[in-house]
Amino acid sequence: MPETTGSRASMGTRRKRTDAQRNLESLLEAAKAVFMTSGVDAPAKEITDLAGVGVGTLYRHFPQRSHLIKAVIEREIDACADAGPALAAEHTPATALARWLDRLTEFVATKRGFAAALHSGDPAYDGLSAYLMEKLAPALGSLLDTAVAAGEIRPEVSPQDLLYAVAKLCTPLPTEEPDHGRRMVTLIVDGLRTGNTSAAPPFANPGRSGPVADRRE
Amino acid sequence: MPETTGSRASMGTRRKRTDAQRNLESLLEAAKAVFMTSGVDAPAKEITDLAGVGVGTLYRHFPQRSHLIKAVIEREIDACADAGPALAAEHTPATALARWLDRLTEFVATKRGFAAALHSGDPAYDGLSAYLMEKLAPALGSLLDTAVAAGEIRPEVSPQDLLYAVAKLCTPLPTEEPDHGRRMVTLIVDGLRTGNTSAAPPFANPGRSGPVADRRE
DNA sequence: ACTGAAACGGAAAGCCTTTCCGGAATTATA
DNA sequence: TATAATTCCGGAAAGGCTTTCCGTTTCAGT
Repeated sequence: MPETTGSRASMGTRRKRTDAQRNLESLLEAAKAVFMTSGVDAPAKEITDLAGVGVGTLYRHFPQRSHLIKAVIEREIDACADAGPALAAEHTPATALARWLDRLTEFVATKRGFAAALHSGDPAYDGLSAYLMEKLAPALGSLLDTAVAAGEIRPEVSPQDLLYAVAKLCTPLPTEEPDHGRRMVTLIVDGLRTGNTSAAPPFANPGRSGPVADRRE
Repeated sequence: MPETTGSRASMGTRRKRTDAQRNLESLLEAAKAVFMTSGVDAPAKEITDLAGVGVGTLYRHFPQRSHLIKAVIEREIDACADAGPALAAEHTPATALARWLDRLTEFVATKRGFAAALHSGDPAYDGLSAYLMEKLAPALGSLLDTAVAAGEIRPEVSPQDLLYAVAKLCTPLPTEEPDHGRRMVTLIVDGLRTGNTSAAPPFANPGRSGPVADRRE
């Protein structure tokens, strides 16, 4: 047959084998599941077994464990970013925003092992934080813009600041109750709603509020 | 009546062997050093070699690695708490407070592996956060009280809130420049100084630590 | 000094990770 | 469809680190 192509970009490049692609998919899926149940330090075999592949396959795709972890996290970040449009289509702008932040909160708060990885100082994770910002800021920005345009949300917060605040607030300190983060975020969102005229814009300035003293005694 | 002293608190209890005590000390010392240079995942042998003991000794004292890590952290916390009085003796109250927070900041910020451990979700570290509060809150409280009594610091912040704020602010996000935390803390302290009348009490607003419920008063 | 208990050290066992390569599976070509 | 050229797979084997185990050593108390 005539050159089915030439399409393969000049030549010499083959299409990636479909089984390889499939296996990689399986691995990411399995890793996500295992990380959830057994933590990011779970034995590799547990992952390969669940994925139905040999260990060799895992190590060919991800020579270091950090690569796998990174890939899984990036995947979740992508999923989070991609969730934006669907929410925007199904809800009013302000609600869509709230729902999306809910999803983000859950992501940050539940992935304890991931938070640990991020804080490990391992250079392997260096790009991750930036990746998160790059991917999520536009998604959040779009939701914010829509909500602002609809007059449902005040305009004074940037996507970056909001992301940053959510990330820090939701990173769980072992001691505090689990949904502390969620409550904080809800509070922010409510504060942003235009109906609410009571308080100063949150995070714009540290507005006063009650006496903090509370030296318990 | 093979009895005897009864001296050792009723009986049956022997004094802990001094070599054991010494070895334990060596291990903690060595672990601290090794964790610093090679991270908390450094091979056990590196630690035992530095401490001059056999591996068996390490595992007898700390059956799990997390036990060792926990012990080292608690030790550092103690050291931090103990540093209070000395600082108070050598500086004016406000300066002593600033210096102490400096020390705390450094502790939190430099111990990346420790932060990761804390966020790992491993139940082994469950008590640590509480331990930190218990030990450090009184130390900080004393410094605060002194400074307040001297009229050098405003009275409206509780040790708990301040500790909590420092801990969260200094836990480094990989992306931000390293001394971001330090700057934030400096800012807080400056804000607390009585000379400074410009701003509202910092961190009065969003951060509150515990169950914020208590709205009654 | 003597004795029994406590603690030691390091060899050995066990588990994981990581490498390696013969063979199977897939794509491209005819 | 058949064949050749690649790519990818799987799991055995190697290497390393952790954890156990037990004979020996050291210490507290008489």
